[in-house]
Amino acid sequence: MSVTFRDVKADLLDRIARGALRPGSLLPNETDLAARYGCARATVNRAMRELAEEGIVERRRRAGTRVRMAPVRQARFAIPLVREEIEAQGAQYRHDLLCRELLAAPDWLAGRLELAPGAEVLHLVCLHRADGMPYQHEDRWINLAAVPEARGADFAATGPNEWLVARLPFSSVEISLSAVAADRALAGTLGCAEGDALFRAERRTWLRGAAITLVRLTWRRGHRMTTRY
Amino acid sequence: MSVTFRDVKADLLDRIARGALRPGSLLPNETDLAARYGCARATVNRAMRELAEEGIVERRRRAGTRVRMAPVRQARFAIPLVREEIEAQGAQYRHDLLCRELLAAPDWLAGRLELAPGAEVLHLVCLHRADGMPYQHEDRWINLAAVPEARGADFAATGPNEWLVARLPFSSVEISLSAVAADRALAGTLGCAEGDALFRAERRTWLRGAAITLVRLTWRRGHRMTTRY
DNA sequence: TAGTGGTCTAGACCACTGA
DNA sequence: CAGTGGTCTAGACCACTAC
Repeated sequence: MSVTFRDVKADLLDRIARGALRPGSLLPNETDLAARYGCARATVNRAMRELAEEGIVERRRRAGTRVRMAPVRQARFAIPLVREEIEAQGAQYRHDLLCRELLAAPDWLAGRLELAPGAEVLHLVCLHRADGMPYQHEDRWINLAAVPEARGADFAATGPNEWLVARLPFSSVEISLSAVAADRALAGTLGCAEGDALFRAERRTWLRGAAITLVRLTWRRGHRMTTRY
Repeated sequence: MSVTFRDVKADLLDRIARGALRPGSLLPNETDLAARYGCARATVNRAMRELAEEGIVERRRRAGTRVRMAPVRQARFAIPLVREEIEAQGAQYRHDLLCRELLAAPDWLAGRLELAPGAEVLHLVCLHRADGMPYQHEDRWINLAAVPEARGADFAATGPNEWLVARLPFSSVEISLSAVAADRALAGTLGCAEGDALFRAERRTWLRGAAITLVRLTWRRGHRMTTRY
């Protein structure tokens, strides 16, 4: 059996974890490591490239590869469809369409999505339920110039998120996580007290430079977004 | 100039964005694509592998490569050191050590970190400031059995986070994001009202199976964690 | 300017798994 | 059981940049 890039990566990680390779120290170059491990340079390259992507080491041409002083802790969080998130918990999924209105984009929205003044948008509010209990509040604005088919879509049958995701590719996304205090409307819908701290994700999506949608997802009290690595 | 994996990746992404490759559709196999692009199969492989890592396509042996029905199931967030986060905003960093106590792990903590009953831990509370204003509250517990040197460390000079990160390699981390209501202590420290919604990250860290530390980072009101892709 | 990583190539073998 | 992706190899050229 030949030496795989996983072997190399695991060994390097182990050396780092055991302290044999300390933060800031220089690793041998790819050619030397390949010789030491008895594999091709490409194999070492892939191992080290992945370690660099994960923020464990830092690579620079000519300067070589070093163990990072402060490993860049970057976490990957899964952003599942609400339906899947709920069903994964073994609960029954259901959603209600609370609001559907066609209007000219308010100024704040036009600003956030770089829309022409007065652009027509579709505003949808949706409540996603787990076993009948409020789970997530979805407040969405769709740029109708970019997605004209949304005008006639039946969002009572399929939630706006799933509808968009199944229909449109994407090109660029921005996600912003924060904590918000429940206002009266949110509190009423999600069944919590006004002022309660709620977890929110705001997502803006573009397709080839044109804004498609802005959505604010607010989870019920106590929601956590977790990841391990 | 030869065809690079970036060229291939960009072209595939473009086809997906333009709708030529719709969600769920099957892409040609690597050999065919290599022929079409006039490059080696390894080049196509790298392009498609990266698209798969990014959640754009889904690859299965024998079944081939498909455009994902629900793209982008994951987002990467950077978890920088507070100091860097603050300095990146052009503000002056400073921190105060508010509490330092040595004690036996309370039950809830022993449970969370899988510690032996009565294990000795170091409890630290630290306030990180940006231009003098409260920015982030750090509430940390360190397992002294795993990190005995922490007993004598000067956390007034270097914050606990930076101290640990510079000294210890990593092996396993769990991060959990949530929204919490400010209790009296947090409100006082961060200079907000009691009950205000605050963004929190809780992180547990292990080194080769042994729990090192549990930390709760709570940001000042209005903090957002943002990522783009 | 020399040494490092970045990438491509052409060929090969293999593991997996869906038709 | 045949076709797909997964990976390794050996060699090559090149871009970048620290020295």
